Parts: sequence; structure tokens; C-alpha cells
Amino acid sequence: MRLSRFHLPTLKEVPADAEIVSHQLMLRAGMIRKLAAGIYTWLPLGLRVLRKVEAIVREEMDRAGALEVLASLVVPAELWQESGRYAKYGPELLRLKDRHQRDFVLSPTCEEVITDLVRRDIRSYRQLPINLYQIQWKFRDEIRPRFGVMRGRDFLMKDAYSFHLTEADLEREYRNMRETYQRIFTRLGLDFRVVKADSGAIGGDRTEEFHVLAQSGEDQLAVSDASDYAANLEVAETRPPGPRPVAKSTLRKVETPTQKTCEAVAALLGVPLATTVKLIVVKGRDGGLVALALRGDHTLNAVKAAKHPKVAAPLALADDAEIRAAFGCEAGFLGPVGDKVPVIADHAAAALADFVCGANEAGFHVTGANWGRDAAEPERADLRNAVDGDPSPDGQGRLKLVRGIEVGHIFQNGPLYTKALGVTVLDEAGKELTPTAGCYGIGVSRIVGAVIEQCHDAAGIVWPEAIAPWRVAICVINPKNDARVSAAAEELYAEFARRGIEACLDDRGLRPGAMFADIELIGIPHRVVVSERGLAAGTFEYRGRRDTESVALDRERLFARFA
RNA sequence: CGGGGUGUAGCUCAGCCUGGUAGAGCGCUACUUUCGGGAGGUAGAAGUCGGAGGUUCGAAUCCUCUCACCCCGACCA
Repeated sequence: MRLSRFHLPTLKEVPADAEIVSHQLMLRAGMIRKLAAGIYTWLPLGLRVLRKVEAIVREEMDRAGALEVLASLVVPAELWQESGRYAKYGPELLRLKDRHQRDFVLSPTCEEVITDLVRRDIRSYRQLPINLYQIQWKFRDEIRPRFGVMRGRDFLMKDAYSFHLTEADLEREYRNMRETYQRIFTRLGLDFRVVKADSGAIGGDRTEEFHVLAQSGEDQLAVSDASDYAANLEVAETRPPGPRPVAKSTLRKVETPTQKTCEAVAALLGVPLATTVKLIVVKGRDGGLVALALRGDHTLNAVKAAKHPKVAAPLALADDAEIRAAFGCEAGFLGPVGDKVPVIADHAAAALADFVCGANEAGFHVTGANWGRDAAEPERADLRNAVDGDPSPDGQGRLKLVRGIEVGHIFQNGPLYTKALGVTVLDEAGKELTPTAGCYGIGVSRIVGAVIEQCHDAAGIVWPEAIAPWRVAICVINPKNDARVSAAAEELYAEFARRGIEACLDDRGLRPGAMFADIELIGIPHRVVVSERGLAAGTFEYRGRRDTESVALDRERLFARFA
């Protein structure tokens, strides 16, 4: 590509509304432009990269035996009503009507569409297993789109759906996809982790996420420092600590007129935060209230709590009136003493003796409280978020909390959708069978942002070779002074083409400083400078994007670098 | 949805408090001198001041409404 004929609107200044580095660099490099909140137009440079990511994903999916299809972004609401997700999905699902007032949705995922496709065309066990995928734009009406293409409202996703006769075959394909994803992210040059995850809105049992490690990631991950254990904080298990010490203190009421948090009470009394217990009152599955007890220095894990059989899902906090009715005081002075409502204690809270908690009386807490004496022995569960330094659940090493960007997610959702949509096939015996299914997503457009988060420096983007817009940039210095310079550059450009190496020729006639700055900003891995000076010496000037110095190479040695 | 903030040239922003001829830097166009790390000079194009209504002799500026965009907030007891 000749840059003189390419649309490359680079910016020197950072657009005001871009917060994170990938968003800033994508705007500055002229890869994307914003159209509306969370909606972007991909410019030629950005699209080149996006297409490369897409191509790698497609290649590996094909290699894994999946079959590509393409479904519309616009889906009849009926299908979503049939699966039950029309009612379940929140306002993130964009609903719209056509001119005949028929209801449609903009697809955020395609379980229904593909399952419907299978229901229509797959009749026999002989047609299974099958894995259908597409690479298609999706739409999610995010509450708060941000971070450019990392959390946009429309996004390019690879989504695959597999259908099987048996759970064992689903497990086989799940592993196949897991390996495929590892190949894809490795080819993309990313530092990633496979983590245990919650299945969330899609539903299902076995599920893992693929995360690119980056400070700007929106998800917290707990990873072991001594094994390959890694889990999304939402599901990272915590282990019960050792046995509870014996009670030594007696229960004593203390005045805490304005201290409504464990932090404030601990500070007032001069005791460690980890000796306090807080209650979080939530709605129970049976309609009553349930109190969740946590150590003061821990935070509630809503995903874990909502999975507890006595807790209403989704998690719903009790309101002020309910708390007042049950405890006789406002939130801020609650405690398990007196057993106002059934208590489920996190393992760490349950292991405390002589703890501090609310007195269930405005303005008072108690010290020296003990389970089984001042409060009923509570039911125990894992309810808290893991913290840095917790022992790893697999018994090896300690957990460290890091941040990640979710770029892939694989699920075994079983017969969830096939049953809802009434998919059946005939088995060998002529008997009707409901297939079991899996689904597998990759955020293609998000990957572009995630790569930049991992691969950039002060000058701009540093593309991994696999997805760089071009592998090499040929920079021409002062071509007007000497016709031989541009002739040599043209010849070099033609030679790269002959060798099948993607090159761009910077023939824009910019001054060298501006030209180099642009080429570095857009992250081209290799740069070759053609100048009078070099021609006289019979060399070209080569510099890798991460190098700090250039080297003079003759033609042969230059091309050897691209072998 | 709640709280906060911002809308003025393609980009980054000043001007608004205290109403009175629309501004700067970068970018863009032309010419010119330059020519190896975002050059200098000269000349120039470019804004319904987000929109509507109101107050006023007069509104970018004050008031009301509205739209768009950004940030913060969903774990507390």
C-alpha cells in the first residue's frame, strides 16, 4: 500500500474522551472514529487489523472442524420469547419494531437463532455432532459503554454453537474449543490466562473464560503463584481457615454513636478490622430475610451468595424498612447476636471468636461475641471475595489478584436451549433425543483493543507481527532531491510484494520526523529507510519497532531479516 | 437510574462569573525558505458558540426546557 493513497488521519493530540491507552492510540492512529456512545466506525487502518484477527480466528475454527454460517443481526422477538430470554434479559437487549409493529431484537448472542436452525435441519443422530460458528456484529445496549472498542455497544464477535448426542461428546468438543482458543490467543501474541468463570446470563454448567492480562482490565482474577489455578474473582473459592479458637471474652455492649461501618468501629475500639463481623441482609429464596455474615475486612461475593439455596437469585438486598422490622434498628448496627434472622456465615467469619459486631440497637456494637453462645451456630458457606494472599483452592501456593480483559468464553450449556426450543433428533433406535449443546465466544473487536493494552510504548502501538496492518514500512527521505531515491524505494516495495511480505510505502513526502512518528504510532513492526545517504553507501537503514538504534544493511542482509 | 461535569473551527481548549464586533495552538490551503525525529515565514479558508424558548436595545455569556457526550456510583451495615 502506498500511504499517499491511504486514508491515515493520525492525531497529535489525545482526544478528550479517551481514557485508556488503547482507546487513545486507536483514535490517534486513525483506526477508529466514534459515531455515537459505544459505537465506532472502523477506518482503513483499523479494519486491516480487525480483519487479520478475524482471519486467525476463522482459520483456527475451520481447522478445529467448525462450520461457518452467517446470521442476521436482527432477530424476531418470538425466538427469544420461546427460550424465555426475552423476559429474562434486561435493558441490554435492544428491542425494536418493524413497520408492521412486529417485535425484533438486535442480537447480543445467537443461541436461539442457531438452535432454531438446527431444529429445522438436523433430524438424525448421523448429522451430529456439529459445530456452527459465525463472525458477526452483535449489539448490547450497555449501561455504560467505555474504553473504546473494549466495551462498545456494537462489537464483532465470533460465536460458535455445538450440538451433541452425549455429554461425553460435548466434553470432547469443549476441550477441542479450549485448545483452539489457546492456539488462537497464542498466535495473536497475547499474554493470557484460562480462568474458571461464572456462566452468567447464558446459563450452563462448565465454563471458562480467556483473559488477556492488563492493568486496565475490567475483571479481577485470582491466580495462584505456584500452580496454574486461575479463576475470575466472581467464582474464586476460598478455603475455610483452621478451627475456631476458644472463647475467652464475655459479651459487652459498647457505645458507637456514629460508627456505622466495621472500619469506623474497629478504629474507635482500636481493634483489627479482621476481628469484626458485619451482616449483609438479603432476601431469601423463601421470601423471608437471610443475613450473610462476613469478616469486616472481607467483601461479599454476590455471585456466590446468589447460588446459595437459601438466598434469592438474583441477589436482592433487604430495604431499610425490612431491616428495621426484623432487627429493630437501622443498618449500621446489625449483628448476629440475638438471632433476629437466619444467618449464613462466611467460613472466615464463622471461624472468629470474641468478635465485634452490631448490637442490633442504634448507636451500639458488642465486643467479645461468640458463635454458639451469643448467637446461634451459623450455617457456613463460601460467601466472600478472595483477597491477595489467600491460599490457592488447589492447595498449591497463594492467590494473587490481577486484572484481565475477557476476550473469550467457553460454555457447556447442556440441553438448556435445545430443550427450550424443542430440538430433537432420532437416534439409532428411532427414538427421539434432545441434543446437548455448548457455546463458545471470542470478542474479535475487543481483542484489537486488548492487544494494544499489552503492546504499546510511549511512541504508540507495537503490533505483534501476526496482526500488524503491514509487516514493514518503507520510508523515503527527501525523494524530490534525487530521483534515484524514490526509484530505489519503489524497487524495494516491489521486491517485498514479490516475496509476499506485506509492506507499506510511505511516499507521502512528509519530513522525516513526522513520517517516523506516524509509522511508530501505527505500530509497524519493521521500518526500512531509503535515503541518498544510504544509497551512496549501498545500504538501507533497518530498525525494528522495539529497537532504539537503526542498522545499515545491504539488500541481501535486509531481506534476510524477513526470511 | 441517581450524582457530577462538558458541549465554542477538523483536534485540544480559552472566552461565560461581570451581556456589547468570535479567539489561540495544532491541523488544513497557497506561496516561500527549509529538508534525518512532529521546521520557519507570509497569506488564507474554516464556527447556525449542541438545539428550542425566554429575559434584554443587545445573549456564546443570564433563565427555562431539551438533546448529545464524558466521569463517578450496584456490596454497604
